[in-house]
Amino acid sequence: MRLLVVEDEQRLADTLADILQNQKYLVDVCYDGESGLDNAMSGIYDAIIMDVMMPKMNGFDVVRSMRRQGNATPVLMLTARTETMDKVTGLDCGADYYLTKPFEIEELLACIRALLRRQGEVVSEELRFGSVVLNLNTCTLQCEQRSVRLSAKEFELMRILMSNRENIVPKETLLLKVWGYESDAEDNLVEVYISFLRKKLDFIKADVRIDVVRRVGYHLEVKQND
Amino acid sequence: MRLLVVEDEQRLADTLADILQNQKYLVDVCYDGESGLDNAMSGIYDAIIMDVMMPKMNGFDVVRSMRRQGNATPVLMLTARTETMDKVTGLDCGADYYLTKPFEIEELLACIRALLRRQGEVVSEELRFGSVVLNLNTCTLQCEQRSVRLSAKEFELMRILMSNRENIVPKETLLLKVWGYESDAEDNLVEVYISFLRKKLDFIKADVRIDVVRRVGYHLEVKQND
DNA sequence: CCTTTTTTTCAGATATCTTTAAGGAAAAGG
DNA sequence: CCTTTTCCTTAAAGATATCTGAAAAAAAGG
Repeated sequence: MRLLVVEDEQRLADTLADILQNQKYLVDVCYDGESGLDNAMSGIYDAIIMDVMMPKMNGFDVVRSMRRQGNATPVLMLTARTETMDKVTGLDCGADYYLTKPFEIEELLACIRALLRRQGEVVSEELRFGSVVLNLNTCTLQCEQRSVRLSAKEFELMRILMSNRENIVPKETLLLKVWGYESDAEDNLVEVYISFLRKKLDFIKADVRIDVVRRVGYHLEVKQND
Repeated sequence: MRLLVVEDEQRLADTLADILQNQKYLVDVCYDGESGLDNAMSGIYDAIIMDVMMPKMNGFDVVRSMRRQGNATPVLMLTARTETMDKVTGLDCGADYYLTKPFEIEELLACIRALLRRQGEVVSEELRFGSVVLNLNTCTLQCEQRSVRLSAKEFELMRILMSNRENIVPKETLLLKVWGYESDAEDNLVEVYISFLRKKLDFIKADVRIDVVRRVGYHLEVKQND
């Protein structure tokens, strides 16, 4: 789950990033509107937390521009401005939630969960597919008998595959969402990690396999006969 | 756009309904949680505005029940309870927005617009002809019983044929569209791939065949008798 | 600083897809 | 009926994509 924080007050931005990382989100941070827009447009984020008042370009303009360019990533607007007109402007620009500072961290986290949930992303303790359970807290993959720990990258990859059920996930998407769009990782890296995951699925005797669709991507499938 | 208002305070409920109707929404009203749940489950609403404290069944329980039964209609929770824990509870129950009374009507309207905006996505794209379905995401050709995967070139060819329905597509057109301008591919390549496709259509027992029109091209046709 | 784990790179092996080529079948035209 | 043209099918060669083991590099954990 990858989030983008766009906030010019550096201390707040870093604190937020910290808290979110503790919740097992992957977090990128931008300190001004312009680079915020650039990052947002990459399309790899599951949600964006954005301040309104920022140098270069304010939050309203960023969201408006995103939407005009067809980007639909959920945006939570975070601001000290409590005027009703500000809220209306924010929401009508294309923001999905408007939260006024000061806010409690628990509330922010709940809002983020709500936004992610509406995206179709499941927000719960675990993901299931076939006989396989991916525990989101412990990063553990388990079947009836055995279980095995996943590394950070393995975990993210598996989470994306599992939350897409049997839908095919393009290799490019995996690369962007797991390694980020600034990374210069190559396709083969995805292949290597798919190979790691297959080995672990095998080890726990899962009834699920990762199937490849040439030139497109990967998806999960319940094995027919064991 | 059809909205449901669930609010036990009759005066407020009716006022809300009035205002919303002035915004050209179609509005239904319920005065308690139980009938609210019944109505919500009909699935005909584009969004629901719901109070928390109500007789018979509170708003939290209504939303929780809706979500558990698979209903995903966006819910805006409207309440006097300002405690952070209440907000967290509401959002985690499955509400999409939490607004505390008193609120300005403009803000409510903006929230509703935000909720409605984020609708109707995720359409599994496919083409149909006869009993055959070409899934554009998975590059898969399927009939009732079986399905088979197509390679990149097979897929492109089939996609063109299917989007032209029974119209004849010149062989030259296929060559250009699938293999491109620069390619020096020859007619025979098209023939070879048509042959591959026929074999796969056969394999899935399709009621569709690729018919040749000599010296012109190919087109799809539903078989008369099987 | 050293050990362990994780991430990344590389290269050969394998699998799948694409193209070529050749012989036969079917239609068209005389 | 014979010739020519067009199309069909198959086998095999050529081109690409993916898989995987091994090892280097980087990060995490004492």
